[in-house]
Amino acid sequence: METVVITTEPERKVDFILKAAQKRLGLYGYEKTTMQEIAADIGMSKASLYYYYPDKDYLFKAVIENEQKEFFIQIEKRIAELTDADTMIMELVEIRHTLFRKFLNLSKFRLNEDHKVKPLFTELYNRIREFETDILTTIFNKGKESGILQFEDAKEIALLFSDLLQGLRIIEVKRMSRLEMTEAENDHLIKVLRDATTIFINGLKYNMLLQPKN
Amino acid sequence: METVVITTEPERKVDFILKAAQKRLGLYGYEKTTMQEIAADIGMSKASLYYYYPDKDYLFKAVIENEQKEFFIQIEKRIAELTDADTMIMELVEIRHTLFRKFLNLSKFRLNEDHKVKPLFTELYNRIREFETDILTTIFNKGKESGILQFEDAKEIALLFSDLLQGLRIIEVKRMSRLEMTEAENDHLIKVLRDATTIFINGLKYNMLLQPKN
DNA sequence: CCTTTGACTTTTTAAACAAAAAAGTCAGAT
DNA sequence: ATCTGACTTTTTTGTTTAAAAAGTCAAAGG
Repeated sequence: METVVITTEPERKVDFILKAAQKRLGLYGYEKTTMQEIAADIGMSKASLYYYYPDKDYLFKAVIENEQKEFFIQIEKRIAELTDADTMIMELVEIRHTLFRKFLNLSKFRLNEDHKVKPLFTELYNRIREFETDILTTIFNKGKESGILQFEDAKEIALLFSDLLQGLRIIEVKRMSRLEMTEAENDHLIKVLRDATTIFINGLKYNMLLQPKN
Repeated sequence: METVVITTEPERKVDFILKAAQKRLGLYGYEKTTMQEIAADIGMSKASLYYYYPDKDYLFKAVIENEQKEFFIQIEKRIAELTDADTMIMELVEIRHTLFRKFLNLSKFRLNEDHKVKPLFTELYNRIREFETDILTTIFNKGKESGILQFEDAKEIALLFSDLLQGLRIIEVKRMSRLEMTEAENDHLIKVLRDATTIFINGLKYNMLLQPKN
């Protein structure tokens, strides 16, 4: 009985395609990338791509999920190394920022407009938000237990903080010179995010009464 | 010598047109309102409209500026009645909220998309932002002088806070069931704004070091 | 089998043109 | 000085056609 040594290793092939797609997506965005081109890049026929990925959306979703995974791993690893809530949150803000910078690039051509890309990015964003608020809730609760932070409902605060970050990001990106952000713009954005975070965290440190839910 | 008693009182006429335009704009938005319709509403020919207002943009700008003026007056009046920074800021947040709710209505059809309306609303938003940050800077400085709030640069804090409010608003509106917000959604939005404000102000109350400008 | 592909069909996007609607102008009436 | 009908110009909308890209599949090759 012989074992087949050289299986074509489907996983590898998939990753290969993924990488090519990732490159194109990062360079030109969803709409400006064709399946044909990706196939050509790796010397493969378009039909073969469809053997591995059922459609374009699915392929690009896979690309994006891949990036996400990286992000999640990085965050959790970094958080585990730290001890106090303050630093954890600030670290999350920083890492999150780099992820979004990458995504801004991905959707380079036409970000705001609601083309095909929208549902894709919406889904992506929702996933990130869910993950982010989970982590944040954990961190906030940790801060509460250690007596540093004070509030009623950690989940509520996490959602608020997450929206606040995303809101600031949107505002700042909108103000930008359009398509691609310069170093200066990036520096400014990260400064704004850090400042807001500092104030927010500080605001949770001492007695404070939020209005009750209505 | 006889005095002409019935002059047509041009100022009145202008206001008359303004009001009609305002109604249409509020009801259908910029693109879905034609000059023809406005003229018809007040039993006037379209050409006459052009006698008073050079073009459509100018007319609608006038409408919007009118609304703005109301807002500015209200804010300043209310601020003058109050004494401490906390309350002033919260009041500003509340009044600002009602203004934007009105505007949301104005741009009912297609808010995010960048059609003709965009430059109009951009200009409007910039004016409000300028006014708002001026007021905020004054208030923050007052808070600093009275020793309640602590920070380096009031203007910087004002800009940050203004962006933060606007960011939260955008995020929440985006999440909405689309076109027209329900009472529940409105309540939620105002709660989020209040909470964020409370935390933010509280975060400025005690020692805190922002990262230096880079 | 599992993978690959050429040749095909279907769907989407883009270009070009025509028609309709709205914006904007103006000479002449009141 | 104010107003309007009749006009021109510009924008929007709709239609048609062609091209490009998405997506399918039967058959071929290892």
